[in-house]
Amino acid sequence: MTKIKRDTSKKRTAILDAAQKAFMEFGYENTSMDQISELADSSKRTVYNHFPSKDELFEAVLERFFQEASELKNIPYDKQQSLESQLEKFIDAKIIVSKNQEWLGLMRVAMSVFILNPQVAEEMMDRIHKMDDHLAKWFEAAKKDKKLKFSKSDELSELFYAGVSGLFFWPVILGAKIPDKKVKSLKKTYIDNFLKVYRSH
Amino acid sequence: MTKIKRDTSKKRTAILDAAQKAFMEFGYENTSMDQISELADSSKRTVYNHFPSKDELFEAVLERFFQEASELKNIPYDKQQSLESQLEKFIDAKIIVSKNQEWLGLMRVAMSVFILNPQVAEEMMDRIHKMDDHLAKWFEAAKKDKKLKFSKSDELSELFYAGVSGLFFWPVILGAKIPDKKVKSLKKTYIDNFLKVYRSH
DNA sequence: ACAAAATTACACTGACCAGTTTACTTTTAC
DNA sequence: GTAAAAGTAAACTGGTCAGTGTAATTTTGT
Repeated sequence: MTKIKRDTSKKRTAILDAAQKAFMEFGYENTSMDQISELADSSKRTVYNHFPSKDELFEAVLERFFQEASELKNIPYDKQQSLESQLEKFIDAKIIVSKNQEWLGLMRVAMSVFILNPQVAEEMMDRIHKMDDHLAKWFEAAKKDKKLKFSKSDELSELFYAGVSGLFFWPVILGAKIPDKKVKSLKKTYIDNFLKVYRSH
Repeated sequence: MTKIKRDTSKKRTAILDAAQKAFMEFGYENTSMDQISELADSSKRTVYNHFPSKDELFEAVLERFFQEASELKNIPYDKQQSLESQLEKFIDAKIIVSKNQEWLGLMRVAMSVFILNPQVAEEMMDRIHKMDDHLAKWFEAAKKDKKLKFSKSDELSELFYAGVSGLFFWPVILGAKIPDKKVKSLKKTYIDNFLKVYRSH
């Protein structure tokens, strides 16, 4: 009665890759399951054997994507390094999406879908909050190290990320191209201002 | 040979209203011209007589919407009032969308479409930059009044609005419900921090 | 080697939808 | 009052697409 299972991860991955590429290029609504199966060198039936619906395939693509992306964001507090350079790393992690054309495309589709689907968006907000956690922990460590002074670390990370998103993430999602030079100077100003308020003296 | 023209604005408005309502509720892709014509108490043919395509109807809806919305955002510098209360007005103007369920719905659709259509998004960015102009002018006036110190007013308004968007606009677009109490305290913190850096002493 | 598991090809269902056609009725400016 | 302008009803075209059914073929673990 025990089911013999075989390794189907190759096709599965091929389908996920194809779906990611298609969604990225055409958006959710304008990508068809036929396109995806063709791109994956598979039959449509196989696609449906792996994923019960277009919806769930899309979610699986996002799942994988956010998994990969979130691995970049755990930056431990380091006494040896300046606060500036460490905060810059958090910003870089947040905006790395804009450096990779593929990620950017997928992030766009993800955002456009989230905006229209509040319930799906909620999962998204959870992810964002988990990212905030990393930063909040970093703030706590810096506080213990007597380098920062503040009351609530979660509010602080919300505040910090809000500015970063508004400056670097959303404009790029909406198609703006920010020159590296400007990114650099904005980052510096932003971090300096932040530390002017919260650094302990 | 002169064409006799009759007033068709009533039907036209009814169609725009219906389209706005439908797009708001279902998004662009999931709204059909049949739905719109039914909601407008008109025939589909009449819809097409007024607007040559679904695309152009959508743009007409947005045009009207942004026209209305942009009238709220010109706040003149006033020596008599505190910097705090005036900056708060800029924030309120930016987030007023979230107070009106209709506007919010339409803004969501607009954003989801903009994200996937870079060329349409560009028009949008122009509008945003015009809003930035009002704030930049306000900053210049405050500088002349020796209440603020900074070098570039356009960079400063970008910085200011980035945080506001990241804190209040995008989360709401993505479905977050921020309690009034939290909005209030975040606004205060945000403005205080800003003034800690840029107020002249 | 072989049987179960996985995959394929492809036709098919049922639905939706942008935009058009046509023949008709209603409205309104003069 | 009338003729042109505006609007209507409903069927139609041509297309797309999510998801299914099926019978056949290929793969693979043992």
